[in-house]
Amino acid sequence: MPELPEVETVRRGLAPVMEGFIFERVELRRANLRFPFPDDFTARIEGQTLTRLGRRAKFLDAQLSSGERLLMHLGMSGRFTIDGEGRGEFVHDTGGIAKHDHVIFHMSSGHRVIYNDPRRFGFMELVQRGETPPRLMKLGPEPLSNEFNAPLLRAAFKGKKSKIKAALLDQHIVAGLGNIYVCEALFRAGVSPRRAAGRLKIAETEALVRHVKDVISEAIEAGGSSLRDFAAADGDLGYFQHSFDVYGREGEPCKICEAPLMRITQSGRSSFYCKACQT
DNA sequence: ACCACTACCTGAAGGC
DNA sequence: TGCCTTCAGGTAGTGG
Repeated sequence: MPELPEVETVRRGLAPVMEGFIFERVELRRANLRFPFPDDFTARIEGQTLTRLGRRAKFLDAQLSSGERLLMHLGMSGRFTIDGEGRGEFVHDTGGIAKHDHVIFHMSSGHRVIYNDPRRFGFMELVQRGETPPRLMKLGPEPLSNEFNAPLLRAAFKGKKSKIKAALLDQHIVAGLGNIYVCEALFRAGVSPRRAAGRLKIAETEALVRHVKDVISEAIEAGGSSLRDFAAADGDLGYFQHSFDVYGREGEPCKICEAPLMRITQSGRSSFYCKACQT
């Protein structure tokens, strides 16, 4: 699931029980997620205070008092839950440990922060003080930043033969979009996912930038409101339901023209769109 | 350099 | 009920 808005929602949900608190114990329940954990993974985290929980694109970025940073990516199926053994606002006492609970952070706030990931496409990585991992260095701008604007996108698309769908999913061009929000933004902008990125008109690129920003900020807002419900209910963060115009709606009528929505496969992923409204 | 494709892994859903 | 196929919100690595 997690695209930028979901990761931001997770960040906001975790911050109150993690920021300013000490990792009293880190429990690893297996040796790897997508990548192996380093041997000293728990030792480098335990005893440290998490001074700031940030986000870059789809990465959670936890600043530790040692100067190191803990980067966390949720992959496709990663999720966090908070289990505080009966105390506090975000608390849910499940007692036991569920299948695919791979990492458990025991925080000095009294909460357990549990990372669960059935498919294990997620990963966690420690970054030494002063270093920037290549993964982050190559990322494009945040979609909500001023740096992400029409001239930049136009420059990035210039001469590109690949499809606009693939280009928007490319984290080097703009970082944080995933399959859902790309489909939604293209629909709002009236641009077909099959267009070559390099052939968008200026006005289309401008519309795209505007709608990417809108779609992402609306989703963050929706996440915020669902956060209150979810967190109060069971501490499960990041999998809020949100209604989409085209994503997952193959065959349903387009909300604009009522033509049945299409699903095609592009670079191995589904694209949902309206053949009539998106040209 | 670019681009398309595959691999990674488990679970849910649908057809028969 | 079970067995089979397809699909899932992501990224990294490959080979053309």
